Amino acid sequence: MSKDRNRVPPDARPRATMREVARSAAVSLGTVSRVINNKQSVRAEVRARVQAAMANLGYVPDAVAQSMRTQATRSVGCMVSDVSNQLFSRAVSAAEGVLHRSAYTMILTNSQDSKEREIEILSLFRRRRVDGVICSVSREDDPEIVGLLGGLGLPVVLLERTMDLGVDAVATDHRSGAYQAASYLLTLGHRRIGLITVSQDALPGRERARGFEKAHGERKVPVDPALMAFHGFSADYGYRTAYEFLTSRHPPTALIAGANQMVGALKAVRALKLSIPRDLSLISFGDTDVTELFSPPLTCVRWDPAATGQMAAEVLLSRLDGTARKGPLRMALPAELVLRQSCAPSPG
Amino acid sequence: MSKDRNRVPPDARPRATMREVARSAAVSLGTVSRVINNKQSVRAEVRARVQAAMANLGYVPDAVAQSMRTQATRSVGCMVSDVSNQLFSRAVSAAEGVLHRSAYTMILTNSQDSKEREIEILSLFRRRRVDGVICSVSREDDPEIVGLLGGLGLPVVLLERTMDLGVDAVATDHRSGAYQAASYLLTLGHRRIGLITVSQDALPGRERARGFEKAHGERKVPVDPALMAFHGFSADYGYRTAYEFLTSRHPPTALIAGANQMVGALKAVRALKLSIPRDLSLISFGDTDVTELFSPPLTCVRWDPAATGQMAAEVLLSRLDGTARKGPLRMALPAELVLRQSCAPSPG
DNA sequence: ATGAAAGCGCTAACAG
DNA sequence: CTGTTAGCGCTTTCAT
Repeated sequence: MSKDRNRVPPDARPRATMREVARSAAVSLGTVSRVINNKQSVRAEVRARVQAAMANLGYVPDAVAQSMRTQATRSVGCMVSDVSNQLFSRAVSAAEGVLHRSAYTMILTNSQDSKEREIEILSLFRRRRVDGVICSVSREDDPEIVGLLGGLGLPVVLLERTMDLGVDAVATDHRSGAYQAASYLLTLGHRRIGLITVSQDALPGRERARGFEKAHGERKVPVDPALMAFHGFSADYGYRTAYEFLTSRHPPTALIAGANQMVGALKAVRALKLSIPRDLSLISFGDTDVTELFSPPLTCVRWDPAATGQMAAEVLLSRLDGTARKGPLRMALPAELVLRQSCAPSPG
Repeated sequence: MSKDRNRVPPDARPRATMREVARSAAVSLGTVSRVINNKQSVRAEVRARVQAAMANLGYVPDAVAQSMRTQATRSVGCMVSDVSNQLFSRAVSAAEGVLHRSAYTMILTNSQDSKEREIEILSLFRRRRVDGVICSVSREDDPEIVGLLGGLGLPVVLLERTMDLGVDAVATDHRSGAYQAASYLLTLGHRRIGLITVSQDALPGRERARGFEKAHGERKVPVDPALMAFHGFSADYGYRTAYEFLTSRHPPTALIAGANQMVGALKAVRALKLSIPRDLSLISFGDTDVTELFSPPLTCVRWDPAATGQMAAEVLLSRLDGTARKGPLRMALPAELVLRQSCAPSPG
């Protein structure tokens, strides 16, 4: 009893139902439903009476009951590894905005890139009967995850991922970004360029490696695998890796790193008292406050995370309302190289 | 017809219901329900049979129907001004983690600090029958918002906000943070300190102003209202305000600014070619990559946004399961001053 | 320990 | 144009 006090204020009357509205307005259930859903013909006078009754009773439609009846929840499941990542929070925020405008609700989950959690979350989406899913899985080739996504039997839009599943995907053109960055450094004469980026199990890491290799290939500059690091997302990983690179026997003269990892790399640079760009040229994947405010300001590959989220939501909505074109969509958003002051010709 | 192809894969059988499980296991609906909910006594043999049938049919409980029946949705509405704000994304992420562990789902919404959207979102939460709400409203004293929150008739936890509504609140001790920052600068001999922070309509802005004033009061140093700016959250506002302060007739010798606004302030500092800390001492509210990596590293007031989110979720859960103590909880999390190299004795 | 039956609040035929 | 009715899939008495 007393426990309930804190859960429901004492003055909380049970919410009004359609039935009460109908009685109060002296009409039938069906008519109330028609008014709620702006359906067909209801005489203006009756409509007004019903609306008055609703206002009077403080009636609010029960979305649960509506979903129960219509089999649609107007909710979208969103799964990312962690919203506290700038990259994701901007995409998620933009996606939420788009969905909200179309009266869809977003269920947000963090997978922490754990397969176990991903499986659990996908099953959660299923239990909750979400109408669609926007997600960024940790590994694109995991058969269990692929199976679960496909088994959902509803529209799925991948964010910065792709899969051979006939599913829509929205991603940045990281290959082009990496290609531009590497080409620029090669043009400056650099021959040993370090690359610190994310796992090869997902599109951004793979595409960046491809673009990086392509730029080297075109100039017939060999890529040293020892200078490519793909095994961590964190600033801490960036620190350790950059430190190792820079203290190795054949250190790179330039470094390309993800914005997150760059934070760590910059600490390594500071710890080693290197001067940028004299001792080392630097390019960041992703433009952040840090890249802009560091001394010197960092040259970077810039793209728009919010645009990916917005696009993902729009693609999903187009599936949901059936206006999408037939096959799976694969959208690539551009990345550009922003020249600042962290790169110089190779000393060699 | 063909439109449906993209919505539901052709092989998507309608999902199995309890009824089919019951038939397949040759038991009644009630028994299946008992198995699903781990209820009371069901003979082990029967339980196994039912579980086998569920697995066999790929049965997944329908959360919508469960909510319909139990009147609980196990979902929590979360409203912040914008998740793409670091501050909020960390809190939201932590809150989601806690809720998820207790099998609650988070519905995420961005209000953009627009009253109109806030009203709409609160009514959305009501329609969706969320079991509880975590939110950070734009104005704590808006009677309409207060009324709506109270009228929800369910547990609400305010994030970095307070209200006279008998509602729980979790916030950082910004007053202490600002007090420490201002005291430190005053001790260094500064007599004109600029303060750039957020609106006085919400707790963080108000508390920071109080702490700032208290530090001055204790030392009988007058506060110049012209050096207090409360009207923007953005980096851009930080830039404009800092620029004005620093080019005014009586410029401050020190500046305290929110992390967001500090990004702009640093650009102003750069544009004016000021040397830190020689020409100006700087303290940031909030520790970010920028504060740490700027040259020189910035002294800052540090707190833990994730802890606020986690705490808010825990408080909400304790309400939801009735274990919370009677009155409204008001939790204050600590803020500490982190000394780095952006402050020096006042030249005066 | 299990079964039968009554709805939760709503929408969508179908009648009239 | 409006009323009646049959469930959506589940939980929960109440019997047995």
